[in-house]
Amino acid sequence: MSEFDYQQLDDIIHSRIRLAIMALLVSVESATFVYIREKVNTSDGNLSVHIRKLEDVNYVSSTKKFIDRKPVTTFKISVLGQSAFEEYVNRLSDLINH
Amino acid sequence: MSEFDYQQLDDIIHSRIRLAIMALLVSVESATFVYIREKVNTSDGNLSVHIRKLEDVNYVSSTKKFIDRKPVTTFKISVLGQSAFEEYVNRLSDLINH
DNA sequence: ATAAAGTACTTTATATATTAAAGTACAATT
DNA sequence: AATTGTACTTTAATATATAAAGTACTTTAT
Repeated sequence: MSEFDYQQLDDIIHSRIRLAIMALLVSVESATFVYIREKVNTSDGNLSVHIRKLEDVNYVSSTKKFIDRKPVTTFKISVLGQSAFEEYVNRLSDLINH
Repeated sequence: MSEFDYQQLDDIIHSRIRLAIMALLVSVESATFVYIREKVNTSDGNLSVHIRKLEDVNYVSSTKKFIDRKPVTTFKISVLGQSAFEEYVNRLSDLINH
């Protein structure tokens, strides 16, 4: 197994936007859709599509409720997501520092 | 400018395969097509397409010659490529370690 | 009360990128 | 001379990312 094998990097995480979402989510208890959208500086559509992918593989979970009569979706990284992120960072580090 | 802004990451470099190519090339004086193909564990077609993109933006240069009557293409990271890579790594580090 | 503007998303369409397959131009081997 | 192999490049298929449009409201202004 070569030290420069790009396939070692989890390609669900390795997308600029999803990487930013994951980096944000590992650093907080939970975050709302709007908060994430602002922090990663993207559009509603992009965030919706990409965070869905993270949910599909169970790296992230969501809960929906109403606050002040308005819909609020809150996201949280899962245990699986945390370890996938750690593994990703380790592989990235291997690649860059060879 | 938010600390989780994914657009800070150079998207020419941020592709698993191109990142691996760049990481390899910053660590050597130069490398042949075949050597890179083996180290990053990819197909000829993939390597050809992706390294061309790195050449197109002048992150990498190539020289072609014949060795033992066979074509050999050698690649080398440019000064621009080196600084783009460093900048990429710094932004990545900002994102991950926030 | 109604219309216009705003919020919090989701869905769909379009553009772009990645990967796989096929092709070119040889050299070496059988 | 035909087959196999090497070193790529090009084209085509597939997947991904982004932008645009849509839904279901709520709030504010008229």
